[in-house]
Amino acid sequence: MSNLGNILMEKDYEVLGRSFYDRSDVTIIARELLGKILITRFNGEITSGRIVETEAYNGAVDRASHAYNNRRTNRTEVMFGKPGTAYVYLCYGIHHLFNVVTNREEIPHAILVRAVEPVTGIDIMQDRTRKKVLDNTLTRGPGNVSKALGIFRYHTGLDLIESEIQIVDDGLRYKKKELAVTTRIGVDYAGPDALLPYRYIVKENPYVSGKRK
DNA sequence: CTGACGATTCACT
DNA sequence: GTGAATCGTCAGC
Repeated sequence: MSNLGNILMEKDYEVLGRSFYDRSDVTIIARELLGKILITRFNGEITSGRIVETEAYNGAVDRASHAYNNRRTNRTEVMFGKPGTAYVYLCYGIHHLFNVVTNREEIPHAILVRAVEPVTGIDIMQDRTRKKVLDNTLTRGPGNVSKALGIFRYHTGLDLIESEIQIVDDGLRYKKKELAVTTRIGVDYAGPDALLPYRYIVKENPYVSGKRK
């Protein structure tokens, strides 16, 4: 069930390559990210977590996306860049939310990582989040994910294949019945697009945020 | 330049 | 369940 305490050895996984991200259906990639491991290595501090909740943002045609209608600004520009790039932005003036850019250049698809299950460096994550009690909120919710893994707005634009932030495959595969799809959280402003089934979760995982249906 | 607001979280009632 | 925190971003003037 849980891999808490396991040490992640480099021989045990493969870094996801460009072709993983360079695909046209953002919802398929969002679903396939479940079970992959998000790793950060900042200043020799290694932390990682298994992705258990994601949301797809379908670019120009998705009212919930920052790039709706191909809106290009300083902030959204990275979404028009290479697949496999980090898009990190500040939300509510407090939270740094981490996204993965997908599809080819000029197509601004992105996937929000909303929750991970801690794998490596739990003590470091606890320090970063200043949580006195170690519980499921450590990496539950997109704000907490970034805080625990040490990801900030200035990391936007990093290449997830080469940089201090990587996503890897250690071979774990969830069964179909372990997964669920729901509407996205916090996108009521998107009108009809708020009803799209673009949120992917590992059903029974305690780190998944919000509703489970 | 200004004002409104957000892909959230947490403490409180 | 309600509301505050807190600031970069963006549209509009």
